[in-house]
Amino acid sequence: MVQQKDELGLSLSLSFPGSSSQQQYNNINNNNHNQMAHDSTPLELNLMPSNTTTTWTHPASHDRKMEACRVDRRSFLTGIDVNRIPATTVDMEEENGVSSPNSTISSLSGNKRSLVNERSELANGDEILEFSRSDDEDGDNSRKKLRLTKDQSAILEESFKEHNTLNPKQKIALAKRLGLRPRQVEVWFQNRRARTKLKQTEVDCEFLKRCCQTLTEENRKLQKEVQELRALKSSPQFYMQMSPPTTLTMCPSCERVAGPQSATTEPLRSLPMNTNPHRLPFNPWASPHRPLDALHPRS
DNA sequence: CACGGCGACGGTGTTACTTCA
DNA sequence: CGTGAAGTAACACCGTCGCCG
Repeated sequence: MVQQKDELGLSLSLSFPGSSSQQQYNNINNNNHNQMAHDSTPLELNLMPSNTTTTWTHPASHDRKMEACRVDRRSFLTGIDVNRIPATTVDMEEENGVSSPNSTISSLSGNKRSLVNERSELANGDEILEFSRSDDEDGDNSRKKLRLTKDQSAILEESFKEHNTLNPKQKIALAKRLGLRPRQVEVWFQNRRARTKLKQTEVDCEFLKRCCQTLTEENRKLQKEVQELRALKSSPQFYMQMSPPTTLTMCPSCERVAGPQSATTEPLRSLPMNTNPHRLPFNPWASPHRPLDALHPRS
């Protein structure tokens, strides 16, 4: 469901051994409570197509079934302090198993869409209930800054570790436990996901930088080696006296490079060339199993 | 005063469902 | 009655605002 902008369908994946490359924020929405890549398990990038993500059983259908019921109940929602949890309304939501950012209940200062809905729907009740940003907020500042307590943050973190998205019931239960509005819990989770992702991106970036450096260094060494070998080859007396040859060879079976500097291949030197399978110069086109043959069937 | 952290919001995309011609 | 288009609701993510330590 979540089609975010990882968007070309792929994101890079660089996993260290032992890490689960599938366990990332691209599949955070699974209802089986996949745990997000935490800060303690860095350097994971996902290669999974991002559009394959699924959310927990989409509550939308269930929500909508409850919608009619909820609309009627909205006539009760007057005079609610935005920064104080309306216990009765939470109970109502809990009863329905419903919460949404756009509902009147969970988003008193919600977005435009919800505001439009609220205005139109609330007018259907016994009394006209109009919410607007200036109406439902008690005055001075449009954005009251509420600092969560340490306990609240700890509980939220704990919950986030368990599952980084919440279904409506979980959200309401958590909100009730924390004494917050469901919308606040929801926003906290949204922000937490965003920050986790940002942090992960930074870690990934750092890792890629290091990879790049390593590869550059490796490349430099190989270039140097090639230069040396070329120089050696162009020098006739060295070339003729070479025994064994100093060119790199690769065993076609194990694909290990046998080079003169390689400690792992050092014992091979003592073997006569014709009896040492590792001395065979690797020629993929001479292989009896040329993989590309299958692509070019002979007529 | 500047700055970073973070709660909150608006915009937008996607999906599922409903309504209607 | 079946079907496709349009409308609606819910949710997620992203970028940003702005309060506060």
